[in-house]
Amino acid sequence: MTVIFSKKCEYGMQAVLYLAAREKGTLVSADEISKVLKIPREFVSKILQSLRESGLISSSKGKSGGFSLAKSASRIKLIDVVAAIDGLDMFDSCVLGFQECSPTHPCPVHNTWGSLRTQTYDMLTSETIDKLKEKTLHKISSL
Amino acid sequence: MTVIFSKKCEYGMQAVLYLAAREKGTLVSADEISKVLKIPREFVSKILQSLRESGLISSSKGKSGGFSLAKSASRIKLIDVVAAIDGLDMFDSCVLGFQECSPTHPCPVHNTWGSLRTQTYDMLTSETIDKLKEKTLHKISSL
DNA sequence: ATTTAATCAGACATTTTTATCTGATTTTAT
DNA sequence: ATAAAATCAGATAAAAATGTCTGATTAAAT
Repeated sequence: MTVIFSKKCEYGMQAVLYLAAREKGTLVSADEISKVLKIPREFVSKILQSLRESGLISSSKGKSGGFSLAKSASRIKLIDVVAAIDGLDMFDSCVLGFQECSPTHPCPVHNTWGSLRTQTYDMLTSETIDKLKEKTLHKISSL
Repeated sequence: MTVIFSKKCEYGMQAVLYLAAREKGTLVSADEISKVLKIPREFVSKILQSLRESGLISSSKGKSGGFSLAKSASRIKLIDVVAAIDGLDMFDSCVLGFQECSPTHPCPVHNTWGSLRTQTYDMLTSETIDKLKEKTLHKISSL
């Protein structure tokens, strides 16, 4: 199967966007996120825990507890989620899997892929979560 | 882990490029491919078998048998290998993992990713294996 | 003919990813 | 105080990807 990001990472990005789409300061439960985004409850729960450990989101325990962004949505980017979950290795590796792929020993698509990789990186860094979330609201409102 | 193509697919592309780099008509053993490309022997053997079933390469059994391209390198593209091994799903799926991601219900990076996906597709279709192999020769000669 | 070196087929094993379970702890609301 | 609803931690399970093994078959070389 061909994939860009792991399921964990996809779900993590969706969850962070969802948290941003909710009022600032509001606590959102793993259960709600699970239902809205259709992610297995215990699985998204684990992902949220790891994002908390990474410092991207924060949580409070107990009844009416839940999760919220750890900082302003204007200071979080998708790349932060990718870095926290999948890591940034893909932005430094050969698309054909050659181990020594470098400017002096490039693979046949080295330059093309280099450009695409950079553009992908830009996609994840150019806009912050608060801008991106606007474009996600229609998905969320259709609960 | 973040990945574009599966290991199978990466190895498959490398193997096809290697076959193209060898003289036309020459039979290359799985053992040689394994050693040169540093891919586990039995694993690459399976990949070669599946590429044969897909019709991209052909094989002959018995002593001094081996593999060769099933047709001219000028008629094979990397996308053919991807299609045979990983399939083309990635060129029709949401990078954030949203199930219903469409022009009418786009994810926040829908258009950007759409463009990148197209460019990636182009990278795999614009040149044939015989052109690409030239750029791989330096890797192979350093055995 | 026999040996040798290769593919082939299918089962098996390991590792990683994805997902679930169990129970403990925390906090709010009654 | 007690019940309810949430996170948390760690073990477990299931599925998919990656890798290995065994033996059969084939065909060239001796």
